[in-house]
Amino acid sequence: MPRRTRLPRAFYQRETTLVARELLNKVLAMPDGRAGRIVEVEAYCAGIDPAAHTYRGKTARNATMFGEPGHMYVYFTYGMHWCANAVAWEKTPGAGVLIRALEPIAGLPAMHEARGGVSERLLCSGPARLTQALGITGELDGIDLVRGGGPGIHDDGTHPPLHPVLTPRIGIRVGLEHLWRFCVPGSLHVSPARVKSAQP
DNA sequence: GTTTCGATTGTG
DNA sequence: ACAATCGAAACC
Repeated sequence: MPRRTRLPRAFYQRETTLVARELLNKVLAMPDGRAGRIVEVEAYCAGIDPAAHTYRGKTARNATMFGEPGHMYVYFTYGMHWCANAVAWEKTPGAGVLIRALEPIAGLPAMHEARGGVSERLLCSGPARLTQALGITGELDGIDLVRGGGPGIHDDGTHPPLHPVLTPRIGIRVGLEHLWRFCVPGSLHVSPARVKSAQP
């Protein structure tokens, strides 16, 4: 079993897009053993980024993003889905990294049970799919990913890709000029692209 | 107080 | 292409 090092707080106290890139190929692990390798992320930055939940300032919902780097911001959307972020900012609070897809690596039976009869390719390939597979809900909003004993992000010795795939972020209508979505090249577990509907 | 809409997903 | 589904954000 490879040695796994939980990422230190200082890791998250850096410029958000750098943290995003370096989270690729790290391992998101739950205390019950469910774990996956991070293969797709998006950076949401403070102040300048109209797509970020924090763009208009602190609210009850997004308060975690203004808190300690290295904590987990979990939000509810579309009336049914949870999505998970790692809070990551250096100077300006209110920024973080949305975890968009994992390659499942441990606890697959529990993941399949949580997700129903889906293929392994779709098990954790999407921001709400992976939270469902790992059992992440709003109860975990604000938890410390650095402290041991709970969910955490680990380094198992697999380096981030030297040349990650850069694209605009998914599912937003503003801030498309930024290439702040980062993927592991060639990963089969990146969230599947949706066919863009033709213009009338 | 009321309306709009979303950092999505599954199905048709 | 579209419905599901509900709370936060946006707008009066």
